[in-house]
Amino acid sequence: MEAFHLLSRGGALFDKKRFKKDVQLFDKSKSQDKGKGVAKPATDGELPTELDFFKYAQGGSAKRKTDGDSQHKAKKARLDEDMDVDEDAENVGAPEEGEPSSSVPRQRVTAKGNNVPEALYTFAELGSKYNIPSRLLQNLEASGYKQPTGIQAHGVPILLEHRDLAAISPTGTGKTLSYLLPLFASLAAPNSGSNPEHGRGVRALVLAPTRELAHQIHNECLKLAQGRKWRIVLFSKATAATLADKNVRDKVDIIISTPLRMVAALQSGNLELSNVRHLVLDEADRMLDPEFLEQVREVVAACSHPRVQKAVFSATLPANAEKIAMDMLTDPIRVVVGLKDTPLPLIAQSLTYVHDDSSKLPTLLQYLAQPYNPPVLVFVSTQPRASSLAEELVLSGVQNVDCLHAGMSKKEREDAVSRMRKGESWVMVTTEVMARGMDFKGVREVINYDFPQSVQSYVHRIGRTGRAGREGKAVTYFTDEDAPFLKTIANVILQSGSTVPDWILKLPKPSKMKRREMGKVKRADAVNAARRIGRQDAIKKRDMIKGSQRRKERAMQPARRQRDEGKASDVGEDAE
DNA sequence: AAAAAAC
Repeated sequence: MEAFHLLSRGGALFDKKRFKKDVQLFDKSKSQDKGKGVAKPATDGELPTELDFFKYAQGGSAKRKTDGDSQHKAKKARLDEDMDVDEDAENVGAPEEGEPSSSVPRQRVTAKGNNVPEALYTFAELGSKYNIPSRLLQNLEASGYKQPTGIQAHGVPILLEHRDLAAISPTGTGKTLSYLLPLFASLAAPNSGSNPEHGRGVRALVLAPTRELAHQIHNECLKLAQGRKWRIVLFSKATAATLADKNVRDKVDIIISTPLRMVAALQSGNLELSNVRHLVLDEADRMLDPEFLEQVREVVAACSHPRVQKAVFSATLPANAEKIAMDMLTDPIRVVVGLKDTPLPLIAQSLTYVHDDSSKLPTLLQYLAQPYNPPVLVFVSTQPRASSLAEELVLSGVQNVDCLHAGMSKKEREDAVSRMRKGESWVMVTTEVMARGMDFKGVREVINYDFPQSVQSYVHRIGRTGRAGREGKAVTYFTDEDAPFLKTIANVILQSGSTVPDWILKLPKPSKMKRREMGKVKRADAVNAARRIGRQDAIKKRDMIKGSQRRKERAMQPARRQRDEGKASDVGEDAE
C-alpha cells in the first residue's frame, strides 16, 4: 500500500539514478547499431520556429516523407479542396491581398458576431491599422513570425478592438500568439505605477490548465517582451510571495497562472485582480471542466474591472463548455478555423488492435525496435502506468526514455520538459498533463498506448505532432475493452482525412448501459494493475516482460492484419 | 463516462 502511495506521488518507480547504470549499459551495447534502428532525433534546435512556423501559411516545403501513404495524401488534398470551396461560398475570411499563395490547407474560417472586424493577412497591415508599437513588430519578426495564421489573421483584430472572443482553431496553428500579440499591443507600455490610465496592479491574466503550459506561454511572452521592462510573472508559490510587496504588485503587467494557484493567491489577500483588463482562458474547454470550473469562476469574478476583455481559446469546445464560455463573455465573436473537434489533416492517423493490456508492451517494443522518428510521445491513462511503462522500456533496453506526469516533483517535471526541448528524450511516456498546448517542435509521432477517454483528449494528444504545418503520425492502440469507444474515434480519424478499417465503422453504436459497464471493468482493471505495479519486484517484472514477449507472437498477428486492412480500404465517403 | 490536473 505504501508503495502504491509512493507510486501515485510519482517518480518512485522511474528513478533516473537507479536506472542510470542500466541506461548507460544499454547505450554502450547498442551504440554500434544506433544509426540503423533509430533515426536521428529532431530537436527544437534543428527546426527553429523562424524556419518552420509559417510553412503552414506559405505552402512551403516543410513536408517530410514520413511514410509512403499516398492514399492519405490524396484524401488530404480532397479535403483541402472542399475547405476552400466552403470558404469562398461563405465569403468569410476570403482574403483579397497579402494572402500567401498556398497549396497547403487553407482552412475554412467562420467568424460570427456583431460588427466583426476585418481580418488582416499581414503583420505590417496590423501595424499600420492598429498602430502597434514598432518594437513589438520587431520582436515578432525577430522571433520568426512572418505571416499570420488563420486564427491570428482573424483573432488579432478582434482582440485589438477590445472585443470578447471565443476562438476555436486546430492544434498547432498559433493560438498563443493570437492572444499575446494583442495583449502586448493593448497594454502599450509597461506599467510605471504612475500612469493613471494603467491603474495599479496586474492588467492582464492568462490562465492555463497545467504548469508546463503556463511555463511555455510565459516563454512566448518573453520573446515579445524583448527590449522593454515588462513585468511578466509566471505564477508559482515563490513568485506569488514576491507580490506581498505592494510596490512590486502594483507594477505587474501580465500574470500567467494555473487556476488553483490564482485562487490560493486571492485567498491569501496578497493579490487583487480589479485592475485586470484582459483575461484569457487557454484550453478553455478544459478550464471549464467541472473540476476547474469553480476555481475559474472565482478568478473571473475577481476580475471586476468594468471593461475587462475576456477571450477563450481551444482546438475543441464541446457544446456544454461552449455554453458556459459564451455566458461568461460579453457580446462575443466566435471564430472557428477548420472543423471543430477535428485533428489536422497533416496528422496521419491509424488504429492498432492489441487484444488486451498485456499485449501493448510487446507491440510498443516491436515498434521501437524498428526505425522511428524520435521523439515519440506515448500517452497512458494514469500516473502509475506512466511510471511503470517508462521503467519497463528502460529495462527492455530502449534508449533515452523519459517520463512526465503530475505526480512527479516540480523539478523532475521541469527536467523532463527541458530534456524534451533539447531533443534528449527519444521516448516520452506521459499522461493527460502533456496532452494540451505543449509545443515540442520535433515531435513526429504520437502513440496512444492507452485509448483516449474522449474525442477531445484524442484531438489534443495527437495534436502534439503536426504542428505549424509539419506532418505528423499518430497511432492509437485499442483492445477489446476499448470497443465501445472505437467508433467515435474512428469517425474523427475519418473526418480529418485518414482512413480506418471498414468494419470499425460498421460497429453498432453502444448503448449507454454498455458503456457504463465497460467503464467499471476498466476501472477495476486499473486498480488491479496499480496493485500489481505496487509490488516493486524487478525480477517479477522482467518475467512479465518475457511472458508478454512470448504472447507478442500471437498478438502481433491481428495487429498486422488491422494495419493492412487500414491501408487497403478507403471508406472515407461513408463518413457520418 | 473517467482520469488527470490544479495547491
